Amino acid sequence: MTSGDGIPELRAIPVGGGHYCAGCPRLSESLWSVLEPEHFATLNAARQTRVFEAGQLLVAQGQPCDGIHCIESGEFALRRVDPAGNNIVLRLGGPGEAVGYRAFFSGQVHAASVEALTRTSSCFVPASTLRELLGKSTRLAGKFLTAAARELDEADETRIRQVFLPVRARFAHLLLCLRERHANVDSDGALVISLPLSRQDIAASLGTTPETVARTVGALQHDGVAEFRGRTVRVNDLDLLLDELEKVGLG
Amino acid sequence: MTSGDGIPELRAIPVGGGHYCAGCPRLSESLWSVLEPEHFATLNAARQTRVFEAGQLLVAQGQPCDGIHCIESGEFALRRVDPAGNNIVLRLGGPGEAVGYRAFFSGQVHAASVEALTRTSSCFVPASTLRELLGKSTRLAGKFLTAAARELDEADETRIRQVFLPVRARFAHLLLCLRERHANVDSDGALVISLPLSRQDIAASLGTTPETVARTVGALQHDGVAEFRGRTVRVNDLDLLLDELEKVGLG
DNA sequence: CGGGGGTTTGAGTCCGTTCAAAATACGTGG
DNA sequence: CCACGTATTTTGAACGGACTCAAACCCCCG
Repeated sequence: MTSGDGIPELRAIPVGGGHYCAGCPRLSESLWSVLEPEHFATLNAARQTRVFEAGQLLVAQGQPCDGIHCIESGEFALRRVDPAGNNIVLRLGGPGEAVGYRAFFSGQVHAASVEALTRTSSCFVPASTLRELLGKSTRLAGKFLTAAARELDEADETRIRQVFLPVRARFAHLLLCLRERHANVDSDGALVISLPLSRQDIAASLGTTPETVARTVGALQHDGVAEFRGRTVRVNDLDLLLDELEKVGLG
Repeated sequence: MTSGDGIPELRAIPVGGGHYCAGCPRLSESLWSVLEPEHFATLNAARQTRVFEAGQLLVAQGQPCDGIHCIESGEFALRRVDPAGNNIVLRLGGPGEAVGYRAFFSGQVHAASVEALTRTSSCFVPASTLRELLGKSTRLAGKFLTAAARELDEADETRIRQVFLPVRARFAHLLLCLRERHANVDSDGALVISLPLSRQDIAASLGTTPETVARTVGALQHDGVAEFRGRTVRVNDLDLLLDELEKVGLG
């Protein structure tokens, strides 16, 4: 499971304005939805849109926190590499989510990297601005608290799956999660998921090795649950995928 | 790993006043340390001290959140039981920590139980009071955010240990954690840890089975790392215990 | 003294890992 | 656009850690 793959370089591409939080397409679902109109001036003056290509880091593990990102579009992976070179993907995320806020609040360096899996556009808010806004709006703090609490619940659930479910079921669960944002429907009406992850990253997400992922892919295919071609997965019968989880005791 | 052990009943023992947050022995390290003097009146009017015997629940999984607890003394385990009856201890904690706040912020029922491992005394603050205080003090919200961020980091690290370390190393890590609050020194100068956990709970903490714990205890003993007698562990040479972690690639 | 839960021990099995090699995909320069 | 070199993925074989199931043991308590 030790994989000494290179860390993609940190490189931000700032993009000129014309994009304001108060008019953000995702504003109503975002953290900032609770801000008073007068605070938007502060936010808009400091925020900037950044675009990252697949593989680039929005946040680099080990670096101090200089601000947070809200994902406007694109997918990301929260990845952590330990001193021994072990590589694990802690979670995946997408549009509407905030990242990098953990280090902001804990006062420590980033414990994990946030890596763009696809071309990703984010709204970056500097730490000083965030601090200012948090001092003025208790409701904004509440938003972050809700997000943190949910993330904590998610983390625990992932750990439980890690402990109690075999790789095959964890893989099925991952596919079902990815279905939400990466599924299309075939001309035949079959579900088609295009994975935003390499096999290595799938392994790192499941807490296993690429070899085991390959074998699991083979087994799932052999059992008619899904067909894999590169990063494309065809699921003919969703129930079969769901069965993989029920079979091992998860509704 | 499925263990259908009974859930200890939820029973609180309210204890009469005489104990005020502003004079709490742990105030300076607590969440409430940032409150303005005028807010303590609100807090003191609503808070209550509760005492739980070992095995009782401060918080019951599946119940809505009616407030939070700050631990004044005693040890607790955050335990979660899934539909299949699997039982896992997500984390251990002690004095100074707040519990039950996750459900408060996420707005969902408690995802896990908080169980007293020893006689535990807590300061209970009703949800309505907490809500009121949070609306008035942005610094209080900041305290919770810091706590949540730290807990999130901890959760990730635990998951990493789960994935990359064998049971033996995870056990060594647990002993080193328990050392902080449960260690004494022998008449011979040896480190003695009295475990606040049954073997079953050790297993649930490590994400393994009681059988494997028993075997690991035997192995550790055989290799001269520690001597076990019931819930008492004697560690002659701390370095040997630390080696168990370095051996597998964790500093 | 006789349950009864918790703990330990034993034997066998399986899932997932490791290590090694082959096959495939991929990006790059000619 | 094709050929080449590299990285990723797949396959194979063997090993090993941890699990399961079962029985014995032990300790605490009634």
